[in-house]
Amino acid sequence: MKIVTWNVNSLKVRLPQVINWLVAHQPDILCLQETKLQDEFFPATEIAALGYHSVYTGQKMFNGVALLSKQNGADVVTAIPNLDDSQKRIIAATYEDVRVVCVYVPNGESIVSDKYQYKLMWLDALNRWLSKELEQYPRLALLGDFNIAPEDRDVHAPDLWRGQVLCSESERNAFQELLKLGFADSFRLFDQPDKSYTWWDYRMLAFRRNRGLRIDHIMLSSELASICKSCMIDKEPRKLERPSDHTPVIVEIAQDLEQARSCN
DNA sequence: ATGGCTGTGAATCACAGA
Repeated sequence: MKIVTWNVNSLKVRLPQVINWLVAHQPDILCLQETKLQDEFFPATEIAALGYHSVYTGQKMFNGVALLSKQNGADVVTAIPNLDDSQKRIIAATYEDVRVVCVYVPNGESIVSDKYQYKLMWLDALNRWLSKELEQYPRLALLGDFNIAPEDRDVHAPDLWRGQVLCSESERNAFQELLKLGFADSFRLFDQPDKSYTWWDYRMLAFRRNRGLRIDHIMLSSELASICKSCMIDKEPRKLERPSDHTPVIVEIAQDLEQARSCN
């Protein structure tokens, strides 16, 4: 099973790229963030023409998340239960016995902003919800744009970013608290190239200079981590005309331990 | 060096992103 996360920064603008990517890579599930589309404008017909189901929750201008999948998902949820939040940042569904939770974590703006407090509150609510979800779904994948660079090695210039939003101690602690629930950061289950990032600023030739951050993640419950075959960042879409500022991140998961071992 | 780039919606500019 191939599962992917990609913050597309407007699905309206990026739809041709998403379609090309789907056709070329044939993921089982593609999680999208920042669709920036109200539900009535979601391009479900175009995506269905490729053989993909869509579930989505969006709003005008901001946020918006979606799950595109070869199989129809069950038990779709579009909000963190018991969290009063008008922003569309979460969608979850079950595919066979795998629960997939797609998140667009708040950016936070800066550590002195009200939006930073909202981010920390939101992450705490996510943690509390997922601690219960893990009991119900031992095979759980949590993926999306976390807007957190978990370690200095995930930052092109750690000293410049130290203490700043996306890298601050409280945000990194929140990330660690998710790991403590039993999740693994799938990217770090494998050897990876140095200076691997998933986001580069549009300005200052940041991509060409590889001045990026690794803020898009795929977290796997221990049961899924044990059968994870690979995790990689696909930088190719970032090289296209009018790219998203984020790249896709891809995991491959075996059906069972035996298959996982035979592939390693 | 608090700029710079992109997308949205409105109305030639403000806001958000990270």
